[in-house]
Amino acid sequence: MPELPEVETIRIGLAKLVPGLVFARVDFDWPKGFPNLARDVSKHLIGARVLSVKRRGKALVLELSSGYSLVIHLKMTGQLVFNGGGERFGGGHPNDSLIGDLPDKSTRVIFSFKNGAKLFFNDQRKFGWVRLMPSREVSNLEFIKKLGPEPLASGLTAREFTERFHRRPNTSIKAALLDQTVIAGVGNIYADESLWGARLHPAVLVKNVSIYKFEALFRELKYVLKLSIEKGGSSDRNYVDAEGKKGSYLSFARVFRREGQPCPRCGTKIIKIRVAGRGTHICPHCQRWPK
DNA sequence: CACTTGACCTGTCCGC
DNA sequence: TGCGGACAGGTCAAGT
Repeated sequence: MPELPEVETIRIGLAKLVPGLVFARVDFDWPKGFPNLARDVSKHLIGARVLSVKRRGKALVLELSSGYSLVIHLKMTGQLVFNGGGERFGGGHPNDSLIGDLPDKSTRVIFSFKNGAKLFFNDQRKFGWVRLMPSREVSNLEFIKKLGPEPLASGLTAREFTERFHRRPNTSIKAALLDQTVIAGVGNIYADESLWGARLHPAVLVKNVSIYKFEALFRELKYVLKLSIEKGGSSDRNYVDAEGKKGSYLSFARVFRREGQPCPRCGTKIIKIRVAGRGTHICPHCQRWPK
């Protein structure tokens, strides 16, 4: 689901809405996704104030005044939707929102604040999770420690970007792009979009990708991620932002979910293949197998 | 070790 | 209309 631009869009929305709010209660019905929530809620969550909302890769971190943090991963179908109190979602335009009244049958956790506002964690497929843990231990989480650099970090150079990929020389460039320990935050949509931008076939092995292609890939990846954040992310079916609104990146997508349509560069019909176990969209003319 | 595949879940869509 | 199978934005554990 949500990849870097979608999680970042949610983070920006929540950062405007929740800092300063105090937790009053938490309701959840699916212990498997929230292993330690029940045990620690009364001591470290109730009565705590939200200090900040941060993102690392595809994970969100809400830092609390209790010294604890909520770490949240939305996986494929997770949503975090805020309701300031009483009003319907969608800003008066029902078609802007995929969400009707909450809670609904995909609601897994309801965070209620002292002022009456609520934050709903919805997740149709139940892959997502929420953890409550001491803030200073967040950076020691195994998956956080292993995460690659943020692709949009100002200090990241094309050279460092390229070197990260060479940790996986014998895998396909697409599998490496999707590997969160190589570069953080890239998922299926922006992998396909950036590979098209760089005219790279997704199944080419990392060791056979030239330094010039890596430079192009780095540039194109940053371009699609920034553009998507500007557009509020991509909404296929489930994704909505903190206010329940869809993002519009997919109407700008060049190949993703566009099989059968003409390549915007050369007009060749876009095809869908399978690479790294994932549905993969390419222009067979622009993204030819290298000789 | 490096890499790929299946499993985790629910819902939807497509072909018969 | 019903039913089976494939597939969906992610990530692990298990398999080769």
